[in-house]
Amino acid sequence: MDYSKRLHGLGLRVTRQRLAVLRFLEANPHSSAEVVASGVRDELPELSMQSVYNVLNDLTALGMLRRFTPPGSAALHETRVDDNHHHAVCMSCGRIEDVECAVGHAPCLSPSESHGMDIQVADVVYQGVCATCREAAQATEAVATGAPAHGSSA
Amino acid sequence: MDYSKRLHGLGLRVTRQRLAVLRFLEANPHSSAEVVASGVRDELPELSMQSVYNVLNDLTALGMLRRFTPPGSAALHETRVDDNHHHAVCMSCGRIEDVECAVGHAPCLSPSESHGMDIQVADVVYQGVCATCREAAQATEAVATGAPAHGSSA
DNA sequence: CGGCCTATCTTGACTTCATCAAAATAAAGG
DNA sequence: CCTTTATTTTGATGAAGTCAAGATAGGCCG
Repeated sequence: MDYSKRLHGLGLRVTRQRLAVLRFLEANPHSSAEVVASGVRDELPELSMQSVYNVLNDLTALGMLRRFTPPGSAALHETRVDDNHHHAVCMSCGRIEDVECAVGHAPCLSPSESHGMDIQVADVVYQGVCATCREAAQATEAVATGAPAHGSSA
Repeated sequence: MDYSKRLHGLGLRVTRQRLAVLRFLEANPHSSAEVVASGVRDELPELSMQSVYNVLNDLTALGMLRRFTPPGSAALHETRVDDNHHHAVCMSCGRIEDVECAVGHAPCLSPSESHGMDIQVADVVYQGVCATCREAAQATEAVATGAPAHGSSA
């Protein structure tokens, strides 16, 4: 939990920017770079976006942070790196929940046929509808789908 | 396999652009929008990027295509939509392989604790090192890592 | 078969997310 | 306290993808 020591141990300098990003992500998991920036600026108003990206990239590469990218959104970050957990994204509201993996320890880490690849990480993103959105949808049940929506309007 | 009929059956017009994109993706799975565009332009030189995006979005939404986004790259597309398979990405060269899921049919579809979410899709991205890159790395074993690489240069 | 209707495509401007480079700043060892 | 150089800041740049409006062409109808 002592981020200063962990940074030091990795040979990194202990800067206010890094500490602030780490503390923010500890309190606000699943944050995008933008969210991290605006959150950290409460305490460090002069923080630049570039620094946020630098910190997120460096700490992710060194294993102090974990990053994942839900479909159709910016990359998100969290401090939980050592347990192997996955994520569920609500297709309707975008809410994200942590999901412990169903199958023991290294669950999806053993694909049946991996074409000779040496698998090291399994990132699982579940997509579904959260309870809140499901209830909201039922309330609006009356408004049935007229025609399926396409990309091109007009 | 008859894309014309399937498009028609979905209430969509059968256009050369859609057919060409579908055929290209059938022959070249895991293609980005850019790759699709440049590939299809061999036969349809005037194809616009916007059309590629339109086709990919529409057909993905209607379930004729599947899309996934490996970390740090553009979205990729494929025509295999009905079997539930996953993907392995080589962290070194970016190569992508299909991976049948290890656990029976709906493998990762049963997270132990889903916070009330109604899970519908599980997207699994394995990250590892492919055989080719592993061998190449061993050959270059001599060049050991001096200091861990950071994001900011100097 | 020819014509109309409108879904689809093209063009072009515009977001968002993220990276690159160079100068300014500030950790940390001596 | 001073020096060294890792980090941060500033500003420009790039890639991926969306939005909007006019041009084109599927496809149903008579």
